[in-house]
Order: sequence, then structure tokens, then C-alpha cells
Amino acid sequence: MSTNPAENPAFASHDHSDCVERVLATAETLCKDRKVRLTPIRRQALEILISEHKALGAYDILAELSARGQAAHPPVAYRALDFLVTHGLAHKIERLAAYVACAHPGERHRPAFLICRICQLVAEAHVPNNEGALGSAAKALGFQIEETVIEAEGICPECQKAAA
Amino acid sequence: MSTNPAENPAFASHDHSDCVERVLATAETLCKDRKVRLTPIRRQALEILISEHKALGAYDILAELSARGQAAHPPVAYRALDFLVTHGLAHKIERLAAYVACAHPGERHRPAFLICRICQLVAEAHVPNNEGALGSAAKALGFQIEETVIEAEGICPECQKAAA
DNA sequence: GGCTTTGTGTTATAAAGTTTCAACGCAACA
DNA sequence: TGTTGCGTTGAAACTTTATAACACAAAGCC
Repeated sequence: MSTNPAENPAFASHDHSDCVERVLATAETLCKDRKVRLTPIRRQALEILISEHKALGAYDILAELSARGQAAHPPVAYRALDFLVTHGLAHKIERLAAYVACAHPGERHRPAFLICRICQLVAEAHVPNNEGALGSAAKALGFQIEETVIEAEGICPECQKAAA
Repeated sequence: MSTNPAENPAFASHDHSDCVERVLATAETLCKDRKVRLTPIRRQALEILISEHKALGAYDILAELSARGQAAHPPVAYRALDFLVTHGLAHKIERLAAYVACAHPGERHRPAFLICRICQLVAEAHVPNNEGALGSAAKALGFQIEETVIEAEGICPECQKAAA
């Protein structure tokens, strides 16, 4: 898996079924290692998320789960998403109140996201754990960071071309 | 107004009525300059926000406005907050779905926030426009950033002491 | 098997944010 | 001195996002 942002595939066309298989396999392994259960609902939720690079709302996931025959009450989706987020298999995009599959499952990382406001695609950039500016501001204040939310909204290369 | 994060007052006690007066005065000037109206509702919303360094939900503002005799329908609060955010007088903390008064009104800046998950205080750090890691990731991908959300959740110095 | 832990099904409800339309207020300007 | 235009406010209804609570089922363990 590439760690070079320039090779991030989200904004470029690529073989997606590959992508899906790869992440699902990693998820299986990761859950086995941690002795947690990737139950059918959780697996399907992840599958639905990876099938898009878009961020999906909890209720989008819910609708898709329901279409696949699962019970369709909100807690079903939220519980699956909580599990995925807790185990680093998915991330929440706060700006959109929506979720994306993690592009680097298993790797320790502070995720950062580039959100296209035209096509809704979301790319996960690989940002070093030491947040330059944010990290030093926290250090200077004596603030102890536990989690970070780093999101940029703007226009992806494809949509810039389309607009030009 | 200090631009040195080490002097950021949010996590230290300080004369708060000063703070309120200063920001309100700046807001008045800024609105006059831009020929937009800091109406009573908007002014009160800002006043309510500055009175705390905490992030307040739209419905908290709404309740307080209502207590002061204003109409108490959600759009009242959201419209006031939209105005404040648009003109850089307040920021939305996505992580909390809540709002804080801007600590540097008028200055061009990409805000970054340190959110204490114990006492709910929020400090606004002064981060340079050039987002180190995020900026270069965007550049590498050809992504054009319009807005950024940079938030860290953790424990502030006071609460660390209290816990020790 | 019996016990414990973890996950699921379901109802209900809370919290956050939007749409819509009518009416008001105030400034500009003939 | 109207009256016209535009930004602001009042109000009702509604949508979207998220959680609480509780009963039941299924898996893991001795």
C-alpha cells in the first residue's frame, strides 16, 4: 500500500474490486489478531464503505444494509460504524457527519482528509504523527492531544479540470 | 492581542469582561467596515459566545437568546451563527457540533482548535496559513483547498493537574 | 449443560439542522 | 414623501443525525 500522497488513488481511476478485496482481507486478519469479531453486519458495513471513496452517512449505510436484508434500525448502522471506527477500519468525516473506509487499515496514523465539495470524493492523506503546527501549539500550551480531526474541503483535480 | 500560542489565555484565568468588551468592539468596527449589520440578535449571540471559552451548541445559544426575550425558533440561532461564522467572528467546532467566538477577529488565519474533553474549554491556536503536512499532501495531489478543519481533542493543562 | 460476555432487534426519543413563506424595517432614491 | 427593493426576522413544519433503554440471541468458556 502506497504511503506517498502523490500516489493516493482516491482521485484517480483504479481497479476498485481489487481495492475492496484487499481491504476486506486486511480487516479479517486484523480482527483475528485482536480477537474481535468481524460479524456479518460489520463486514457488510465495511464492504459498503469501501465500495465508494465517497463518505456515506450512517443512514446511507443503513439503507444499503436494509436492502441486503438486515434489520434497518439506526442503532444497527451506528453500532457497526462505531466498531469500524474503534478498530481503525473506518473514519468519521466530521465536516460531513459521514464515514469512509480507512485507506491504511492496521497502520498507525493520524488521518487527514481531502474532501471534494463537487464530486464528494474523499482522499485520505498520510500525515505524520507529529502534527507540525498543531503539535507544537499543543506542546507550548501543555495540552495533551488524544485525537485529531484534520479535514480540508475544496476541489479535486478532476473537478478542477471539469470546471475549466 | 497575542499571537503566540504559549500566551493563549483560554486555558489560564484572565480578566474576562475585558476580553468580551474588546471582541465586541472589534466586531462593531469590522461590521461597519464591511457595511454589514451587527443586529441585536447577532450581537447578543456573539456576546453569549464570548462569555465562555467553551463551545456552545446552537440550541444553547438559542436558549440563552430566548431567556433574553428573543424569539426562540432554531433558525434564529442558526442564522445568527451563520452570520458570525461567515464574517470570521465565530468558528464552528465540527467535532462538537458547536460554536466558539473567534479569538482573532479580523485577522486572516486558518484556525486550529484544542478541545479539552474534561472541562470543555476550547483554545484557538494560531496556525500559519501554510498547513505543513496537509498543504503539501494537497499540493502533491493537485487538490485545491478552500477551507480546513483542524481540531485536536485531549486534556488541557489544568485538567491534567487535577487528574494527577 | 450452565454461565458469562458480546452482539442484535426494536421501540422510542433526543439533538442538530433545514425549508418555506409571510411580514417587517430601513435605506435609497425619484 | 411615498414606494420600491433588499436584507432581516417570526413562525411552523420538517429532515437528518444520533442515542437510550431493554429484551433476546448467539458465541465462547469452564
